[in-house]
Amino acid sequence: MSSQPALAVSTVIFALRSDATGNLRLALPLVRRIRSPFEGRWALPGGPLAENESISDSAARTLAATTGLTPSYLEQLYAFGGLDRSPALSPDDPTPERVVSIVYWALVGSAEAEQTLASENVQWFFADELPELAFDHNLIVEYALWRLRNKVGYSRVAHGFLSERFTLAELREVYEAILGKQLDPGNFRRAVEASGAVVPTGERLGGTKHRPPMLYRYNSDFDLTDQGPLNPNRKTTGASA
Amino acid sequence: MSSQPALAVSTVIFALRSDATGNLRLALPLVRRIRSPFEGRWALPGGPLAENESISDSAARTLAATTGLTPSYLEQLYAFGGLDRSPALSPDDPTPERVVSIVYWALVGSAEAEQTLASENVQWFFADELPELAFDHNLIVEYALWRLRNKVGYSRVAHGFLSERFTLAELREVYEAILGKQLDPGNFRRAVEASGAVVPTGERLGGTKHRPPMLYRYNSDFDLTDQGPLNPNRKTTGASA
DNA sequence: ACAAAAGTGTTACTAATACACCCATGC
DNA sequence: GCATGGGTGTATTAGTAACACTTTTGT
Repeated sequence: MSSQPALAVSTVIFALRSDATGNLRLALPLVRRIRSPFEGRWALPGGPLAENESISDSAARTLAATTGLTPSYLEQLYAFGGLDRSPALSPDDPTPERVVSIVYWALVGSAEAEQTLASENVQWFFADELPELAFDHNLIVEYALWRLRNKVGYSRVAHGFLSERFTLAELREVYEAILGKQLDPGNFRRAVEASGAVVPTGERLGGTKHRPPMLYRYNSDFDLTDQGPLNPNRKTTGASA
Repeated sequence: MSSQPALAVSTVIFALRSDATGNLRLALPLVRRIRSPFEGRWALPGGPLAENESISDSAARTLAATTGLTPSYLEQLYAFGGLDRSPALSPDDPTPERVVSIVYWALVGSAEAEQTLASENVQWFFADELPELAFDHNLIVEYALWRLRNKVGYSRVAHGFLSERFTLAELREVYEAILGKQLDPGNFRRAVEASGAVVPTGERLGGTKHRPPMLYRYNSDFDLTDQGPLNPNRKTTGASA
């Protein structure tokens, strides 16, 4: 048996959190490394793949251990396996340990995420204000952000940040936070309604100082994800004729 | 050191090959398994990740070993790591060996692919006429096909099947083979030209029994791929405003 | 001249966008 | 009443698709 690289699973966990000015912004929890290499640096939560769990289970377990939350969305991002991902441990031991990381990305509800406690070794950062991370983790987060933004074809992924019932304005705010730009309320409403991804509950949300908005819920018999090669709910987009 | 799953790299290799009626169709090479489990069944080419190679190098090496060719496109597909991917080896040994497979997909030029020899244990199959494969490889191929078809946003990937200079009719044939439907020649020409992905060489292709078509080449200062989290040539698509 | 594919033009239709305006509630 | 966001209507624009037509070669 030849010596194979170690196998680890890490997760980029996204939530929306309000900043000081009350704006919703993308944020993610990071853990502080307590050993070499990169001791003291912030890094993505993760760990070795256990013997009796699937890769996605491992990602979910890491997520729960870090935040105490259950993901509302979880998808594989990429497997990183370059030879130069880890530096030598010390001048005495110039051979770095080879690690192949299978990275997932996840969404957790904003309501839940607001309540998670920061500890000395776990802390939330806004996605556009990250420090310099350990290993190639800055690159990984950047790629995860790109995937998240791309995957926001109306109403598949965004509801992962919301609770079961939500207004279209809340949904739009999620899109705006993810895409980093304003969306037209009227056009947004029509696009979402036309997609059929969302169904009106009878109820309206009261307590606002304006016309009470309708509450919607996600249409569950809609394919909510293509989380990789799972269910055959995929649709080929096709080119022009 | 806990016992970790073995790490393997497999590759779905696509080429275009003419069938009996002269039509171009998607095809891929498979290798026959010579040991349990699934002895005798066809499977994706691959093997264990070697100590001193990156994952993509391993995929390219497998590809060369199987077909003798160099890929014109190579991209990571997915990491498969479920617990139930491999059946028990025998009733005496009911514990299946756990394997995590990192799968790549690749394109090779059609001209080169036509010349590769079939041997008893390596054979090309048309993508829509696959036998029942070993492990979960049917699922994997299906997913790779879906990715290929999706990735055909005009002129990024299709030229991987062509030689350096090609006519727009040849390029269109590639699209038609990938998508499995006819495309309008006029609209196709306009779309490709507008994308800027292709530039006319001065030359025309002679020897046809009709008006000689212009030869084009791929525009090299165009981002030809987003092969995962590599170069920052990615573009966010964004939603409506 | 004819066939056959290259290459161009035009029209109809559909989706994207901008923005004006009415509606229902709290104060 | 007024302010505020919810919700609807609509005109303009841009992109897609269908298909007719002209051009250039070989035979």
